[in-house]
Amino acid sequence: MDKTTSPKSARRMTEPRQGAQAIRRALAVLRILAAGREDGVPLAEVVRATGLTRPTVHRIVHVLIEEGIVERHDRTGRYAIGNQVPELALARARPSRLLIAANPSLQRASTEIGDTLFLTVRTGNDTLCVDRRIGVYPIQVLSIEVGARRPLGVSSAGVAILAAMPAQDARKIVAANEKRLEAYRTDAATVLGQVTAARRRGYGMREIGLVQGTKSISTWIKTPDGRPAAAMTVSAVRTRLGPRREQEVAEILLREARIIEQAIRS
Amino acid sequence: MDKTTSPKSARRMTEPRQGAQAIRRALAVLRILAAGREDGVPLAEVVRATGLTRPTVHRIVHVLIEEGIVERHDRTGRYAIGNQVPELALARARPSRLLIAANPSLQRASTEIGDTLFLTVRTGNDTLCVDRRIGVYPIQVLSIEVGARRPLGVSSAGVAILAAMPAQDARKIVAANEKRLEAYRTDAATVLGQVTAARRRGYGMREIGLVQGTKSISTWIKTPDGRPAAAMTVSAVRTRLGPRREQEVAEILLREARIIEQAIRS
DNA sequence: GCGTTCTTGTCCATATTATGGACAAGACGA
DNA sequence: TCGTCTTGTCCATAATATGGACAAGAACGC
Repeated sequence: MDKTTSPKSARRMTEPRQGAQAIRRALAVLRILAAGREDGVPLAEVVRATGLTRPTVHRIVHVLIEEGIVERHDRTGRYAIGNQVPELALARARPSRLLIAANPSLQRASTEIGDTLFLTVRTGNDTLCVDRRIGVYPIQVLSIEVGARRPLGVSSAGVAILAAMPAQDARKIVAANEKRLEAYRTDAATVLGQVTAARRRGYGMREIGLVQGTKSISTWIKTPDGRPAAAMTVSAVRTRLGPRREQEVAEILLREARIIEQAIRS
Repeated sequence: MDKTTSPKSARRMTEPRQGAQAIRRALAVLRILAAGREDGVPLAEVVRATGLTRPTVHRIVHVLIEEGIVERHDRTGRYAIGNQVPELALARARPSRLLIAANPSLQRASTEIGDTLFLTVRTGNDTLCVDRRIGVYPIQVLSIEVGARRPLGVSSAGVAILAAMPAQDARKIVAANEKRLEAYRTDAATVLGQVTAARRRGYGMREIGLVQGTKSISTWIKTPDGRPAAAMTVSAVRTRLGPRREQEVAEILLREARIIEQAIRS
């Protein structure tokens, strides 16, 4: 069913490992459901996004419901992450090192810039917003919340993260997300174009944000071994981010990104 | 392998549903790992607790590692919940209704009693500590942290929750936990004895707490439909909870439990 | 050193398990 | 009324996950 991984190209040490198709599929379903937040996702959408057949998704989802991992909203029939997931998450009580390291930078940049700041990490083929600071300027882009999850490539943060990794890896991820890009009215070619542009520019950018009339600028944050760990993003109404100010904001973000990179050295 | 559920006794609407053995097993493994918190659990312990064979557990655990759901600590070789679990949990940003409803009661009772207070929920066959308030008295029992997970029955909170459900359900859960009770130096018969005593007394109690020299008192909190939702516990050094004070503390806990029950009506 | 007893990790023939095509039944709109 | 969505179910079949047996490493005693 999935012949993308050729056995010859052993890019990293970790090799396939078989005997757990069902578990992998269940997790793929869970990640799609996570993107739906509290509202959840209709079954058909999960089928589309995962590429699995409907009976399979149906069976997986309902087993997960019995186990308390997934909930079904009676009103809408949509499926969402269940409350047993946060319960399992409590096993890791402490906030991540990144969150701690990024905190002062977010604070500083937010005060300096005045617009909303986001910290976004990569998780699998998705971006996940893990922190947010609201700026002081009276008009703020608040549509993206902590926990927001999107396919890598559709947000400026996603573009930044893709730009920070080897081109081949980025291409693979975008290809894997192809089915899900439609929902965001974009496609693999467009995304890869934006990634190339971001790489050249030194930061990610979206003139037309996911929210109408907004513009976003994102810098990437790399781990000591050179892989992208996160992105720091400023979103504002487009008129507030003209060419001149874009440059200023980008410089602040780049400065803070380097500071965070220093702070997360193990 | 598991013939405990007879097809004839349709106790609730929800019936078995098959075709996902592997997923259920993976979740059983995850729940055991969650009990190990940050330190994790050795593979052999997971094998014991789940009753699965070692090759099966090994395969499941390593697939979950590849998926980022589980981590292996190189130093100790122990397995623990991975960081992708909190990431999935972010999909449910809002704190639970119970946590909100219980907050003022915990605050009030903590001030009044002076010892550490715990809010514990049932999750599957486990208890899970979801909130804690440290009292003002200089000696405090702090060994139990938010996120602590134990088989239902080994803590006074677990006994209280079991006491609040139909005797038959309680027996089933204790039987299911039998293998895991050994690690806490107790057994099914002892636990069921404590449950009966708690039911008679009106609250759960442990003269000899899990921590040496401590004593705990727990009241149960029921949902509107009469099922136990949580337990509220006071833990203190034993000398601080003599018969007289036990009575006083229990009365405060019972009072606050009723208040929380009012607050969580949907 | 060498045996004993833990642990974790791997192999692969096998039967159990998950799979998905086909069908059914609702919900909504025309 | 029909057409087109959706979700849910059945079951013969192929593919998958299973676990017994084996291997290798770590920790301890002597």
